[in-house]
Amino acid sequence: MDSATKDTATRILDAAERLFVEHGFEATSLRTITQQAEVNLAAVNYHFGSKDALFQAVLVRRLAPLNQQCVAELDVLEKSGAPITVEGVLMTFIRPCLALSKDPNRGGAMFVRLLSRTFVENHRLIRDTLPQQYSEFVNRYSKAFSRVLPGLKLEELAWRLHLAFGLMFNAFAGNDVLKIFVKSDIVSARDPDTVVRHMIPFVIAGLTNPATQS
Amino acid sequence: MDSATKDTATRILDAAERLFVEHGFEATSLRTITQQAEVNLAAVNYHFGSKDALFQAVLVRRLAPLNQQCVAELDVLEKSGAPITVEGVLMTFIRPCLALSKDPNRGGAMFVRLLSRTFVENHRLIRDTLPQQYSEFVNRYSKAFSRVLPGLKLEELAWRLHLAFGLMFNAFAGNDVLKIFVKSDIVSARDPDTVVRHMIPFVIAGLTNPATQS
DNA sequence: GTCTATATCTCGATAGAC
DNA sequence: GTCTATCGAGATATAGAC
Repeated sequence: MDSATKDTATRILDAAERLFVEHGFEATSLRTITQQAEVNLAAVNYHFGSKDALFQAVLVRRLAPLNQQCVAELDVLEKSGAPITVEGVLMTFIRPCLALSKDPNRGGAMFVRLLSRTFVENHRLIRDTLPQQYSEFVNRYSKAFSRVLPGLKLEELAWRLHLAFGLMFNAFAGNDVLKIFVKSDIVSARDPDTVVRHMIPFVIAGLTNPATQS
Repeated sequence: MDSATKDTATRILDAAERLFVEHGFEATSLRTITQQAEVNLAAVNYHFGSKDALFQAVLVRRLAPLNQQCVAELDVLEKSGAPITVEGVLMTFIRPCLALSKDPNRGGAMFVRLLSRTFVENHRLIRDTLPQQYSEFVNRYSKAFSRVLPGLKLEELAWRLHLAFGLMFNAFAGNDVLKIFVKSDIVSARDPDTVVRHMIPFVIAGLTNPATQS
């Protein structure tokens, strides 16, 4: 669908998604959003009610289907009868993220970065409202990983998942700024396939690492 | 030194450090900073010139000594004659961060989280001005890690450092929000010793992982 | 150096015509 | 549903007395 033919609400969502990812929620004004969306300033409050509500709408538009896909992939994996591995469970999360990253009209790619950024920014909308809506996601992955990482104490498992998901969200965010720690031209942190290719073995190594600290 | 006896500029820096870490740069107003610092609103512009300049001052106050400590630790390690390991190099970075995290008047702990948050937020002041000032840091760690990870191609090494430093900054940031992926009460992501204890084996496993993707 | 007072601007949100 | 016009709040920054 061409940009000009999308309805007003969608145009606002697309522009907001892009701008929130680039500059963050607080630094993005409704005026900038409506200019880029080529709609009237008042349209935001007409369609969404407030800036906070717009942000929530931007998130749930893609988060709900993403959540469903992850759970569906877990269902397939667990009912397949095939042996389940750490990589297998990991890929049920990475594959939907990757599919979104490769969305041909680029909206999905924006969203993966926005989701990552929103998590690291610890925004109140993520902190207060979204967790309870996705308890199924949390429960399913907690169980799935405890099954493929059976040797770990509960606390140790929790820490490894904390670090692993933090790493993956951070990697998907693709911040160029981390390049200052490496030779700047080598790492192209924005190509999702490349990110995932390097991310997977790193995360698996961390998750399956036999060493446990005293 | 008691808080009340600190001079105005220091009180402003302390309050700004604390508030930037909690709410981010954009969402923190000079009014809030000066109220918490118990100084006059105009004092910020008198002492620092602008909000951007204040932010830069907050960063360089601690970043310059931190940078020096890391380089000094690398010097000691490399001149000791003892065998150099991945963990050894890693600890030259982690130890100064940890020392700062345990700053008794809590300013340092704030700063480590602020630094982490600023990196993941990809703020323009980090992106544009700071990298060139700390090229020594980058060069030294690039060389040190390539020495202890000799089997890796340059690109592979760059990716692993990208992921490793991203992970460490993210872990030091201690965002509660990642706890939604684990049982919420188990992980106390704010205690720096606990963070580091779980972080180190995870990072080492990722860095030294023999698997390389095609 | 520290204060009051204020200039100037931009923000989110809304009223009301069409 | 879409527009213009604007409100009131809050932002950064500064002028000028002390």
